[in-house]
Amino acid sequence: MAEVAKAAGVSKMTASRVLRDVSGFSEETRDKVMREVERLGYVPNRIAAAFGSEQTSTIIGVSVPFLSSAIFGSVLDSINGALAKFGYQTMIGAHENSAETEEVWIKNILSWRPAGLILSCHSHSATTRELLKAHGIPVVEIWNLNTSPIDMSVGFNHFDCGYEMGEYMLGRGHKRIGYVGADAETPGLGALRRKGFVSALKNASVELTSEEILNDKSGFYAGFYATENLLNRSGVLDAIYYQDDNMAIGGIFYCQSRGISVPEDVGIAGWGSMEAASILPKRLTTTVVSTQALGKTAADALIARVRGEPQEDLVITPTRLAPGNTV
Amino acid sequence: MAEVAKAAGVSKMTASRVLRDVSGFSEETRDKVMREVERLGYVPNRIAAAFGSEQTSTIIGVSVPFLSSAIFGSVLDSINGALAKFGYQTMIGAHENSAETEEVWIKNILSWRPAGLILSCHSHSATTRELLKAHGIPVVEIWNLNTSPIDMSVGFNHFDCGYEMGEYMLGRGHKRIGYVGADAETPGLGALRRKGFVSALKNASVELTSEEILNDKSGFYAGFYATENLLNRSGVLDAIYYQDDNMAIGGIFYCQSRGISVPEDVGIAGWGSMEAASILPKRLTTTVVSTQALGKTAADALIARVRGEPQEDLVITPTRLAPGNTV
DNA sequence: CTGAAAGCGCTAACAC
DNA sequence: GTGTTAGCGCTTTCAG
Repeated sequence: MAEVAKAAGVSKMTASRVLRDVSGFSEETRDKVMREVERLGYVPNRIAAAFGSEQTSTIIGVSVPFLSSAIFGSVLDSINGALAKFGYQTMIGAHENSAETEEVWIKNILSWRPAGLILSCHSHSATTRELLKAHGIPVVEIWNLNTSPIDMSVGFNHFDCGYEMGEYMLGRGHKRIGYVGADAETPGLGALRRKGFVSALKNASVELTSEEILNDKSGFYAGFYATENLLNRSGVLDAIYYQDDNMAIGGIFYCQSRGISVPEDVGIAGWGSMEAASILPKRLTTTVVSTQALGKTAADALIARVRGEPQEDLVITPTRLAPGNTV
Repeated sequence: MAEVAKAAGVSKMTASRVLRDVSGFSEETRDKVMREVERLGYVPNRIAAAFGSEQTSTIIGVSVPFLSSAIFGSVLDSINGALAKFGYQTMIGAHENSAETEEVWIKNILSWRPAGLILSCHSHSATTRELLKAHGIPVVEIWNLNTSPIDMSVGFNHFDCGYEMGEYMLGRGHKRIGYVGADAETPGLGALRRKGFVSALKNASVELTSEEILNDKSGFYAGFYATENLLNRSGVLDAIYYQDDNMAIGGIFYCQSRGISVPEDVGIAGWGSMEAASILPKRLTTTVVSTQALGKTAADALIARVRGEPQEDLVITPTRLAPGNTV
């Protein structure tokens, strides 16, 4: 920068002001400086800038369970897009639904003096919560709405999603109802939907007839396989609620392969309005969620807090039960 | 750090050495320092460290077309895991198959003085290439093997994948062959597979009978829809090669919905060994690729170069045509 | 509107 | 094995 300043015949300070576009220079000065920046191919040093300003960097840490999931990918995409637009950089982490992994990552990321953090899924260790609260850094917890957040929370109400689907199934006259899930060892928010679902049944004095929760990760084949186990074990069921659409699709395929009609023999419902459902011959009954909206809302909330603008602590991202032809 | 050093009764320098675990201190000193680090809850400042060391930071920039794709997500996951293990942080970017978007991102990320970059998909602007070469920063181009890389390249040979599938289809006796793709406006590597495929046909004096390349992004429904267009337009085809498995699955569903038998009436093949294919009643003929291997190889290559260890410039990640029952 | 001086927290280089 | 000195490239503060 010193070179640029000298070439432009101004002080480093003036060059700095021009480059950051803060007030305090004339049009003429700007032109001179910008010309030299171009000519010399000056690349600013954000490390030095972050260091010199002694506040925080423009880094935002974003942590998701896995990067290899289309649905979290979509959230990440919209977060990253929104942050980039405001000049922030995204540093990512994958915590694999482990609070310890998350804690290690947070300690690490904090050493970069990030402007804020976006964390997904609710299971923080006690140390993590204390650390972040003490640090006072803006934090948005996403995916699930956490009603007692470290700082802010933007998310879906997973319990209600499950509850609503429970009521819907009951309303369709189903009594023998099963549940299929995954990630038994590291439960994510699917477990909370299940809880809401079971709770709706309970309110109508209906017990979950049977359930199959795999240790594997959710996916098409997991749904296929779990459905096989479930039906072999429990015999005839009226309907099955799946952890998500991909598993439900696997279930539909299992039924198809065994000549079981959906929804005549067994009803099937999922969660998450995932893309794969678009090719099913029948429209899948599911809960529609907007991962794009979630990501953008979270990023906007974080930026607002970072800038000290007014911002609600809790924001629910709406979801909607979309009846299809499978249950 | 000064506080820690004072509390431990040593100089800042000694504390720094202990924290970085470089040689030059006794066991006793380490214990004293570490005790104070714990007690005071010292969080190191990596910004200052990166600045002070005046080399580069431990940031690695990783750019992919989209974050919302399961397949690139999986690559990212394995890159991020490998980098994290060596103490590097991942800063992400999504270039959406646009060389200009990539260029903007690169200029930005360079200002963080990253230790290296991983770029995916081959279309760099001239400015980008010059900038990176001049900068001398370690760069790995992934996804496609780029035989004249900026620095290094780790990837699949997409042309060969297509070529091999072309030969395979011809070997099965197919003559009237179609192609289905997506991303017409921003072609990715699917375009290169198509080229290899067409080239194999040409070598046997077979012309591509018909093709349908959508402007949309690839996906299940895109495959469904494109197949409808293609078959309506071209009439009977022996076989169709799809840009990827998800589109091929969409194609299979279209056929199923119209009573077209696969592979009796029309053969179908995809690319990428994507998870969704696992639930098809018949095994999809496809090219098996390991995104995990790709990511890990790329990350390892970059780290080797960053550390000045010997490292090949070009590494091909193997792929394998896996015959199924759909073509 | 512009400039000079000080300093951010750490590490490299060198001395002890 | 340990400490001292200098300085990284910016931004903040304050003075013109």
